Amino acid sequence: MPKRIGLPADLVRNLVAARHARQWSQRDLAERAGLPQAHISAIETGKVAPRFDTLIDLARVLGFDLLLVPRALVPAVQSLIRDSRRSGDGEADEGERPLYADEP
Amino acid sequence: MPKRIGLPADLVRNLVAARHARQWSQRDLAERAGLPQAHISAIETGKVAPRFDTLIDLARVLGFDLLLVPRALVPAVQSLIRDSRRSGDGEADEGERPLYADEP
DNA sequence: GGAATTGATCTAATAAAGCATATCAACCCG
DNA sequence: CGGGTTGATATGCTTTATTAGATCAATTCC
Repeated sequence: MPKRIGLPADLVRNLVAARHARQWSQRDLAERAGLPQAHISAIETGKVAPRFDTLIDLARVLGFDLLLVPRALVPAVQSLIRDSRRSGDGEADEGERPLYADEP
Repeated sequence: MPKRIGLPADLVRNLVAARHARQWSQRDLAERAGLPQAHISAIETGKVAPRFDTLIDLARVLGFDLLLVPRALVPAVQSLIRDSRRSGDGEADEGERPLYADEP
């Protein structure tokens, strides 16, 4: 067990998954988010607890947002996300990439 | 315009609103979250960009969670929260207080 | 084999959060 | 008026994120 002082494991997993889905290396992400690659690595391996605004930057370039949701609604929101991942591809909602794409 | 270096304004508004809904003073919240009152004030006035884990602590004692949601789904999630605020009071979901209560 | 990429690690320095504590103006209430 | 509460602010100090830069093992590709 490596020592985790940083973000919750599942949150990190989602971030890493999103990065992989875009086929970005840590250096790619670092450049777009304006952070050093070493810092990305530290965050993804749970060695630091980043500032909230740092995390916002990361999430933003990956097409995410950080939302404050009432605990009672968490399951609902999670399944909403899960569902949209399954079938909701042809959204053309904003100027953002589909995400969740495994194969291009 | 005071200088905001901290959290997004709407997120702060939600935190403050939640605290007010519970009728908690900054000192009440500080005690429960294990933070100094001065720090709560600094966060709520946007003078600091708290660490992620600090924000998690705050959100937790206020009955919230921080979720990473795809940008395309943000409006849906927000309206989901808004709707449940209107009619969804008698949930008795978990061991948590109803929240969003204006008058006791 | 050699070049290039990827992710982790190190050093060293700076900036900023975090903590403890105290103070202060504004307010309400008896 | 005097006392209590609330939120903002100040100081001094410790801890930690953040940065720039380089390096390194493992992997992939030619």
